[in-house]
Formats: sequence, structure tokens, C-alpha cells
Amino acid sequence: MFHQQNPLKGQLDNSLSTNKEFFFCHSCGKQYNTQIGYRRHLVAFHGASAGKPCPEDFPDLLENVNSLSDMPPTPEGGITVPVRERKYSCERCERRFYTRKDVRRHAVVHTGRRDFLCPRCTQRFGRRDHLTRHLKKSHAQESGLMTPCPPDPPPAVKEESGDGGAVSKDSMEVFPSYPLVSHAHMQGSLPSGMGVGPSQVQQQLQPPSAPQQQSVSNISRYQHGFTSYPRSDMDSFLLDLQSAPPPQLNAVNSSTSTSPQRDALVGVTAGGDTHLMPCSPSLSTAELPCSSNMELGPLLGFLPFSLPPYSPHMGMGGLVMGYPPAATTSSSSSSSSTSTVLSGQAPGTFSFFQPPQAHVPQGPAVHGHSQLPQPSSCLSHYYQAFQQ
DNA sequence: GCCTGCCCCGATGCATAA
DNA sequence: TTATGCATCGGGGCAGGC
Repeated sequence: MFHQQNPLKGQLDNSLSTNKEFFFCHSCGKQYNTQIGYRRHLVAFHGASAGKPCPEDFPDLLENVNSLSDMPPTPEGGITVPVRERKYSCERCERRFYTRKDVRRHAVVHTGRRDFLCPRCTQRFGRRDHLTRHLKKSHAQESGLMTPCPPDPPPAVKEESGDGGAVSKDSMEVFPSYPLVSHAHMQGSLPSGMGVGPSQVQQQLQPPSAPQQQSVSNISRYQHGFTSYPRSDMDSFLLDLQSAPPPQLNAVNSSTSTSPQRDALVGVTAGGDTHLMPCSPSLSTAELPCSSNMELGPLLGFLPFSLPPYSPHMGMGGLVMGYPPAATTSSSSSSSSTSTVLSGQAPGTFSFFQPPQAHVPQGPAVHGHSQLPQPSSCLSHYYQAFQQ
């Protein structure tokens, strides 16, 4: 808790390293690997909820709490807050912040936009730094595997180099190819940033693309202890894929395809009767193509199967770059992978429309988001970023 | 001064082992 | 069922570049 600020800091700093430190409860002798666990223990057993985790050990807790309080200074309230004015307020919620940066960043809460897509999984983030952190924490190993393929363990699938922008220098260093582009669009719009946890997103997302991009070793990691893909979901999905009729060519050929994104996925395996899971766990790493000849862009193109589309109304407005529905259909039915589209090699597939009109490709409706506009595909996070 | 990236911190939700 | 671990979310702060 706060009481452990100083010692904690060092511990947290080490949290990402191999040096595990522990949080010891002096009251009951329990030991925890994480600060969170320790704090929850305090709350549960030592009345920390009242603001007194372990009073005997940490008398300065309340003081720290006060100093960290988000409440405005209340002269009579006894909360001693540094006299600093929150000059910048949010237009939508009256909340105030110290800097404009904070206001902009806060806007994501209202827009629900998650423009920062993890190239390794379907996770999306509203903030660049969160994505960066996610990459470092959750995909660090994969990034390590991007170095010249070691014979053993099996190499990871390297991301196809997209023409998308990098999310950050850091991210680029870790993931030189960063196909962020184009999907940000759809992501954007989770119903609302508020109350939409990762798992909720996952429930809307078909969980697949991540494993498709994972090495075998990494897949196991996703299946275990990785909240982004509940194991049950992943298992069922894999079963689904394996039991499903091979390529949805019929879907491709027919306009009844339920999901353009799915079509896009089919495009990945276009021409063959390969399954939708080219990189499924069953795929030996020897079969994993090198990044240089593997197009993974399409894998990302289908991500938000049933996600509520990006809503320009919820966003900051401005141009939205995307596929017109028709173009989406045609491109998806084309034998060429959508990566060409994503890489902008398919002139005419992109269009600007402002805002996306209401021709909603009615896939399975996402409950509770009927008010949201349709999927306006392919909005580069850059575009969105510029809108801010 | 502003913007951006990064980090820290607390809160919270989900998954899982006991 | 509960306790715990892990991940994300959101706000604050700092440093560096422009």
C-alpha cells in the first residue's frame, strides 16, 4: 500500500525483472508476490478498506493517501493537497486536469476509441503507452524471438512489415513491423472505454488472430494465464476452426459472407484449402513462414468481427479512412490478400468518407451498440491521432 | 510552451489454483 | 468458494525534443 511506498518502489521496479520480491504482511505473516495481492489481503483481512491497511506498520498511510487524493483541495476538509490548479477541464464530464495532455488522453474514456492495436494479439488500447507497456510485458519474448531465428526453440512468426506507422519508437524497436494501420478504425469503438474491460472486448472479438500470429510456444502462453484470451474461449474457437469446413471459399464467393473480416482472413489462405488457422498450434514451426514471405496484414484486417464500429460521433470527428462497404466486399472476395489493401497497394479500396454513412454491414449485431455507426474500416491510428 | 513518450501508481476485472 | 496472480485502465508526473 501506500505505506510501502519507498520499499515498494524498488519492488515494483523489480517486478518486471527476474528478481522476485515479496510483500510481507507483518500482521499475519503472509507473503505475496505482488503488491496487488498484498493490498487485497490487507483489505480483506486487516480492514484496509477503511484506509488503514496495517496501521501499526504504516502510520503515514493516510497522509500519503491525502497527498495522492484526487479530490480538489478542500480547505476545511483537512486534505492537504498541493496548491496546484487543474486548469484544464473535460468538456464531457467536467473533470479537470493539470495539463491539456491529460485532457486529451482522458478523452479516450469518452470516445471509447482504442486506436492502438497490438500487432501480436487482438488487444487494443486507448493509449500509446499502454500499448507499449503491453508489448513489453506480454510480448517481450516474442520480440526477442524476432532476432535471427534460433534453431531451438522454434522461431516466432514475425510480423509482416506493414506500411503503418509505428506506435512508438520503443514499439518499433521491439516490433519493427507494426501493422497498426487500418484496423484501428474498427476498434475504435468499443462501446465505451468505461466499463469495457479486456475480457469484454474479447467476448466481442473472435479470439483467433492472436494465436495465428503466435509461435507455438507463445500460444501456450496465451492459453494459460493470459487474460486477453480466456482459455475457454480460445479452446472453443480452435475447436471451431478445426471442425469448420475448411476455407470459407463459399463465403468468399458469395456475398452472403457474414464478415468481411472473415473473408479477409480467407484471403490469407487464398487459393488453398488451408484452414483458417495457418498458424494454429498444430502448425509446426517449421511451417511457419518467415516474415519476409508471409503476409500477416490480413490477419489483422478481420479482427473486430462483431465489434461496434468506430463512431466518429464518439470520436473526435474528422476524416475517417476506411473501406466503403462495397470495396470491403470486393477486396475481401478477391484472391489477393487484404494485405495489399492494407498496404495501400490496391488503389480504390480506400476511401475517405466523413463520417461513415449508415450502411451497416449487418453482421451479428452487437447488443447495446445499435446506436453506433457501422464499421468504418481501416482507420489508421495516425489519422485518429491527428484528429485529436 | 507544447507535444510526446515513458514511467509510476492505484483501481479493477478476470482466470486460476488451492 | 476464496485467495491470489496477472493484465488493463486511467490519472499524474517527468524528461526530452520542437
